Amino acid sequence: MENNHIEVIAGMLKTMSHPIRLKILCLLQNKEMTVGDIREEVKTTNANVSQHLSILRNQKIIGFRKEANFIYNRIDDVRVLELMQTMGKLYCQNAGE
Amino acid sequence: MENNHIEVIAGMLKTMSHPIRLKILCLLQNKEMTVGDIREEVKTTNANVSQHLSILRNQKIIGFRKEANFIYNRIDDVRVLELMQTMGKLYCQNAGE
DNA sequence: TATCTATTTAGCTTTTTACTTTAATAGCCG
DNA sequence: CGGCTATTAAAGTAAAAAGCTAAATAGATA
Repeated sequence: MENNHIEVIAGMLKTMSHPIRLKILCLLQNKEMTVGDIREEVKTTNANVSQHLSILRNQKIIGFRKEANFIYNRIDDVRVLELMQTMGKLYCQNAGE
Repeated sequence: MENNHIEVIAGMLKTMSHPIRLKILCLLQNKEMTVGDIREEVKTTNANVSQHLSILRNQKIIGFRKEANFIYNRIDDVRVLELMQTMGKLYCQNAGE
């Protein structure tokens, strides 16, 4: 792992390392969701969700699709998707804990 | 992924998401190293390396072994080790980028 | 014991981050 | 058009983290 890789990966990890953002990524693993949908699950304000979504968007982790006056968010970065799966396996399905 | 998992994983990601700490974890993937060894590679001060090592230790990601007046650090958390490998594969060896 | 090296601790300053509130934008539908 | 909804943007405050410096500890060796 070279130095510029380190920087890139550290940036991505930092973006993912906030509980709300991580939960959003979890929710988006299987489906698209609007800000309102996400707010329901995460139990915070629309503004807060929107802020976190735009941080995820800046990192190119998620993308969106507009329809009427809803915006449907989805995970765009396949590597992040794979990483989420690995973490799920390591932290949620194994014996220890 | 349930909520307490989210918190645990987010904490771990946050710990890993600092460039110096990520680099330290990289270096420790294959071998043990002392603070001095690490300082050479990371190009900072001993105090700074030591600070980051203790953050990694608090998260139980790394452990150490004392010998004479050197402390040899190593990765203790197997899950983190596996995560590092996955990230290496996704971000360093594949085509896109 | 005195001194060197490796390591840790503590205090301090600066920067970053999170969250809230409030206001603005933009598309739908009566 | 006018009001409704969903969403975003901006600004402010409070809390956390980063990195530096200097000092303290602890073991090894002369």
